[in-house]
Parts: sequence; structure tokens; C-alpha cells
Amino acid sequence: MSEASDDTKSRIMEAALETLRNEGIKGTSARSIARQGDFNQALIFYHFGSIIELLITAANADSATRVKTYRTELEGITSLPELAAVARRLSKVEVDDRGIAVVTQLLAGAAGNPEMGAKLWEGFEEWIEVVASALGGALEGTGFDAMLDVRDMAFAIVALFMGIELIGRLNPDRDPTDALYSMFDQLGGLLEGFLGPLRGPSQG
Amino acid sequence: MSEASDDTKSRIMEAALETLRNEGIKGTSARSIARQGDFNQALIFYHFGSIIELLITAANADSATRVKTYRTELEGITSLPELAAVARRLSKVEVDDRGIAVVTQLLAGAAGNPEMGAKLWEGFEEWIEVVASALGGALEGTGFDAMLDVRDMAFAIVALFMGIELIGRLNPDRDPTDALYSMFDQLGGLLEGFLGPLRGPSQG
DNA sequence: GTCTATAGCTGGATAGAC
DNA sequence: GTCTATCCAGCTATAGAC
Repeated sequence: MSEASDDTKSRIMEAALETLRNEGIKGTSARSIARQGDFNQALIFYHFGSIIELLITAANADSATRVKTYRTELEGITSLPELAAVARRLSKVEVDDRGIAVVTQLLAGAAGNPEMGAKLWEGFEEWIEVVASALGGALEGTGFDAMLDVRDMAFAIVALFMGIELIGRLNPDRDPTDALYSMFDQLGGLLEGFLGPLRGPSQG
Repeated sequence: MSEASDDTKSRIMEAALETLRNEGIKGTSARSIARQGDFNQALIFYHFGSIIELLITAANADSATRVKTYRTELEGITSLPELAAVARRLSKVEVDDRGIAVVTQLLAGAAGNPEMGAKLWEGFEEWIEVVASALGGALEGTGFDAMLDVRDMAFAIVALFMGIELIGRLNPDRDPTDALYSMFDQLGGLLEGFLGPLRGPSQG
């Protein structure tokens, strides 16, 4: 692999992601990606073999770098309000950069394509794992960790973001994340009210 | 409109929904719908004018009949645990029948198609409205209704179901709704613990 | 490694026979 | 109202010149 090849490959990958963000899975094709990145359509097949292979490779690479950053930022969190604050900030980045949009569109595409679903799952599982471990850290010592399945909760939280991305774009009058953050803040307020008394005595 | 025409139209609409469920938005075309319903492809354009028009019409009609049923079942609910039980049952129907899958795929398709998004919104808003009013009824008298924006919460709940549908199909080892119901049950348990003491004194 | 050209299909949509 | 036949644009993917 020459440097030129590496450069071209990442140009193609970036164009693929941008096309997914702008046109959705239905509007993403070799031609639309090539138009977006201003390169020749045949390059996609030379470097990646097929469209699906390109999309999966690009998305999983992108996902891996993102999750790495977030993992370090989420480490060492030991309370729910703390987690809520960090999660709010990180999720805003994620939604604004439209990383979620890419995943959402690929997941929708995977519905009619089981092979694609299996390959996506690998890159996807680490998101759930990151959220789960952050949640586990935040719940430690609250007594909640015994009552909740942290992995199921993480699954639901990740799902919630996907859903918000999907519906949120529908209504042009409103930022898609407003309802989400409004809900976070409101639930956060409730939680603090409940947790304050619970946490006080049980913490060193 | 003759009876024959009505019959054909509903056959086409049913085939369109089934194709969306099985093949996703990317695999849904005039040809794949016609194959699914075993009729001539040209009929779609005679009766609906375009593919998008067919998809929107079919989805909104289907959505309207569903929401009507659910609305009557959700009426008269006055407590959160009661709401949770009914919601659990109804949402299971909705996920099993794959009504959610249809909406999810259309929403994904709307990403690259603003015109489609606007038309979907009309049929979609009533879902949020139904959930919001059920939630409002359940929260009345708990003191929560003053602290929470019921519409934002409803928005998030609907979004959660979409997200679960999207991710859930990815992992073949697991029923997509397991995590959701597990979470509902766990949060329900927590809520009853918190609400029991709150509700007791404030209710007639 | 990148280009042009093209094969071979499938897409939405329409014309016109019945 | 339903059919066949067809147009043409777009699709994935490959062959072969450079």
C-alpha cells in the first residue's frame, strides 16, 4: 500500500460518509459517492471491491476513532449527575457531526441485507459496551446496579439516540436533540432529587 | 372509484407495506412491490402516480387504523404502572406486526428526500399525541406532570421504539424487544418503589 | 493507480393495445 | 382498469488503455 493509495482510500471513505449523511442510504451509490468526492467511480471498486464493503469499512473506521475519544472522556465517572453532564456534551457532538446519522442509515439499509447486518454488529457492539461501562461506573454504590441490567439499559440508551436522529430530522421547525436534552435535564432533576438522599450515606 | 379499483388499491398498499417490512426502503421499488403482490408494475403508477405517493398513502392509512385502536385502549389510564402494563402489551403487538419497521424504513428514506419527510410528519404526529395524552393521564396527580414536559417525553418514547427496531434486528441471537421490556420492567419496579409512597396520600 | 468505456441490470414512468 | 412493451436514466461492476 503506497501513500497515494492510502490517501485515495480515505478520500473515498470520507466521501462515502458524507453521502450517507446528506442523501441517506437510498441515495448512496457509487456514482453519488464519486460525485461527492470528485473522483472516478471505478476507484471505489478497485480499492474496496463493492459499495457495501466501502460503507462498512468507512463506518467502522469512523466509529472506532469516535468511540476511542469518548471512552477516555467517560472513564472515571462515579455518579449519575456527572455521567449525565458528560453524556449530554458528547451526544451533542455526536448528533451535530452526524455520526449517528451514518449509523442510522446503515442500520436501515441492513434491514434488507442480513450479510451487512452481521458486519455492522461488530463495529456497533463497542458503543453499547462503552455506554454500559460508563453507566456501571456511575451506578456503583447507589444500589441501582443490583436492580438494573446495565447492558440492557445501555442498549436502550443507544437505541434512543438512533430514534431521535431518525424522527428529529422530520420536523424542520425544531432541533432534533431538543426533546432529548429537555428530557435528560428533566429526568436528571428528578434523579438528583431521588439520589441525593440515597447517595449521601453510602459514599465514602 | 369502483369496487374493483378499491380492491386493487388496497392490494397494492398491502404489498407495499410487506415489501418495506421484508426488504427495507433500499429494496423497495415498483418492481419488488409488484412481485410481492403478484400484480402488474404499471398499476402502481395508474393508481398512485408514483412510488413515494404509494408508500406515504399506505403507511399513513395503516398508521391511522393502528393508532385508533391504541387510543381507545389507552384512554382512562390514571397511573404509571397501569400505563406501563398496557404500553408493554401494545408495543409488543406493534413490534411483532412490524408496524414500527415500516415507519422506521420510511423515516430513513426521508433523510434524502425532504418532500417525503413533510408528508410523513402528518401521519406521525398523532403517535406522539397519543403517547403524550396517555402519559399525561398517568402522571396527573403525581406531581411529575409539573416537572416533566409530557410532549418531549412522548417524543423520546416513540423515538426509543424506532431505535430498538433499528438496532434490534441486527443481532440475530436476541429478540429485539427483550432489552426494551427488560428495561421497562426494571424501571417499572423502581418507579413503583418511588411512586407508591408519593401516590398513596395524594389520591382519592 | 487512475482513467474511459461499456456490459448487463434494474430503476421510475409512460404509451397504447385490449 | 389492466396488460405488454418500451424509453431512458441510473445502478454495480469489469475490461482494458494509459
